[in-house]
Amino acid sequence: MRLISLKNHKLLTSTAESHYDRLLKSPANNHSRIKQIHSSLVTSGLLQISPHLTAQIIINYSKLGHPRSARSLFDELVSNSSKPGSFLWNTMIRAYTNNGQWSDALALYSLMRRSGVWPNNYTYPFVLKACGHDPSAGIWSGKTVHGELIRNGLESDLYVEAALVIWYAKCGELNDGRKVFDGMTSRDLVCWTTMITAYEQAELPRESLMMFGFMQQQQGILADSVTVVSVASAVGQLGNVKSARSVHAHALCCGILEDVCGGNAIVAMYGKCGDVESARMAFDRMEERDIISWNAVLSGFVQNGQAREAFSLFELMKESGCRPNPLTALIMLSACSFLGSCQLGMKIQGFLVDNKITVDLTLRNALIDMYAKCGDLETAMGMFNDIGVRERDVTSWNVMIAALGTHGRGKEALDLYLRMQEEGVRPNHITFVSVLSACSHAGLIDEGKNCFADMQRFSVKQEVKHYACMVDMLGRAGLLNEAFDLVRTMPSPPNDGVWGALLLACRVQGNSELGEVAANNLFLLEPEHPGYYVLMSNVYAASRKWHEVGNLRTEMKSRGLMKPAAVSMIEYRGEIVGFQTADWLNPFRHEAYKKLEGIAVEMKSRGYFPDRSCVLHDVEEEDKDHILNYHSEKLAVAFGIIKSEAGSTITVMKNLRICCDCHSAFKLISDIYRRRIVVRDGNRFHHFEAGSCSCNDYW
DNA sequence: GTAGGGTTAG
Repeated sequence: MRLISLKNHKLLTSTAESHYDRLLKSPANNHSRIKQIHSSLVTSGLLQISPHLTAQIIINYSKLGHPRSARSLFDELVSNSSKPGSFLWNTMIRAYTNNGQWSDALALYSLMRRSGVWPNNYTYPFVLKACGHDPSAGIWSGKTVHGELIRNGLESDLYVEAALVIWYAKCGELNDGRKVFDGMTSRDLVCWTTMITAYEQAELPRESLMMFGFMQQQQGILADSVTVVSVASAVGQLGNVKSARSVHAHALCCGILEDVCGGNAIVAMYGKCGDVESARMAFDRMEERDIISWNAVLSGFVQNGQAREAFSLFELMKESGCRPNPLTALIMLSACSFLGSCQLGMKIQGFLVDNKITVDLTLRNALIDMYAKCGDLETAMGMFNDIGVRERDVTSWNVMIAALGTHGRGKEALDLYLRMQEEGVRPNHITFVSVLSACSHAGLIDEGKNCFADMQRFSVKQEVKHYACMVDMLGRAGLLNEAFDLVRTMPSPPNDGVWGALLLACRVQGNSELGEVAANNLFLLEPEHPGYYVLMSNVYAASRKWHEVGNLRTEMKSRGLMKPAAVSMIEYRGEIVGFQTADWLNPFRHEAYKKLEGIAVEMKSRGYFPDRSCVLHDVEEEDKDHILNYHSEKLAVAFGIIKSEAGSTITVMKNLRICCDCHSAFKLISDIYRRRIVVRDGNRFHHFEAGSCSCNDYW
């Protein structure tokens, strides 16, 4: 009799267990439903006898983002001295890692060890993942874990090994990761993807693509969407359109584009490779789009200088019902910066408010940056001052220092640099780029040298980009030899930025011998970059070496390189109007040309002579005047004068540097026509007013 | 009875 009842009891229990198991696995569960099930399991006493159901509750809490509820249940078990086995510890550690609570996961693991519970092959993948993500966990933590799992004889478990590979890669020990990978007896798709991703994240795209090719050809393993996402990202780093197409083709045959993540990766890849048309096509063909898809295609357009197209896409995005997020706002603000349009920037700012998108510090910093880049330094400064001194982060200071620097207000930039230190904010590598280039723009050589020396005091590494700032600063100040010495003695090999700065200085200083040295290095490093050929031919032209100019032109032609066209943009009635020389499609060209003729007459009557030295063609002097008079920036300014009143400000954005004749002309024009003229060129801002320029002719 | 690899941005 007693035997039967016990049997019945067991039967009942197992029926109840499977009933609850089914309930707990329902996809429709929410937090309150799980709490209900949890409490009825406690009252029925089932929870205490079923580790399986306990695990299910923990997993559910974790999935719903409530690892704390899971932990209190877990703690109860421990205090009831029911001694949960490794299985439940693993489940709880997993709950933490799945919610990104890396340090909690590691703390629990350490408690597990102290409680004398033995970790197993299921434990280590979670623990290693947490080691790789938790910034407070040093390299030793993972190495300790590695040693420990070897002692436990788990070093040849597929899952543990894959976790080790990704952990080594995360902390920069890629070679050790590769050793683990090479030592594996079998590798599945996930292991290969791990290694491919490891190379991609270490910014070694070639190695990543090699592994991808090897996996497919030698091992015959088919990629899935996760693999393709990593490979697409590697191709994006490489920026090679051909590879992009082959990855795209691969994604097409595997049906990976039906996956939103896969599609997003392809769109982003094309954007980074500079092929916006393909990015747009891949985007249009996606079956399903999320906010990441929109951000990817938008930033592709902005990064490739198609900011206007980005704005029409942004309108489409809103119509489609996809709600922009703070990242979308950042992308659109950089589009405003590119166009130099404060009006569009204000629209984006209004959009944020209307849609209750929280304007956090990151966005406030981005707004400051946008206003400064659109020429409205006063608004930028006002916003910077509105952020409480305690609230400002290092980016706030960096953005404002860079803004003052590009507007030529070097002393104020240096002042902010000192103030940030007084406020206890530590300058970082970006601060020094901003402050050094601020010194460079303002010709503050001694101050710049002091800042460069400060870097060691703040233990900020002097990187190649900082050397480029120094070379620019010294070279443009006429200290070409000192600049060249720095190039020769710098600790790492100079890159195109450094040689480019030197070449530019040679043009300003008219030194064609040193210019050749810089240019030859540039032609080796960046043979397909048209800007450097143009710059060197400018150096030759300034010394009237027309033969050499001709040779460079032939070289460019044979490589199929084109000199980028100069475009100047100005805002008119909320639209951006672009001016180019010989642009027959511009509806405003007639009035602009006509006005320019009038301006030329007016200037001549004031005794102005065109500065022919900056026309770099071998042509007759009178033709030079003609070329000079119709530069894109002059057309834009003439148009600005027609459409504005005396006493107002005209703002023009140019993609290339302003020429010296336009610079002298604008000083006079600002006086004759009583306009403030703000010109943003490829390098900095010039504020012309009452006959002089804010740069004091140092540029 | 439990596991592993990931996308946008700067």
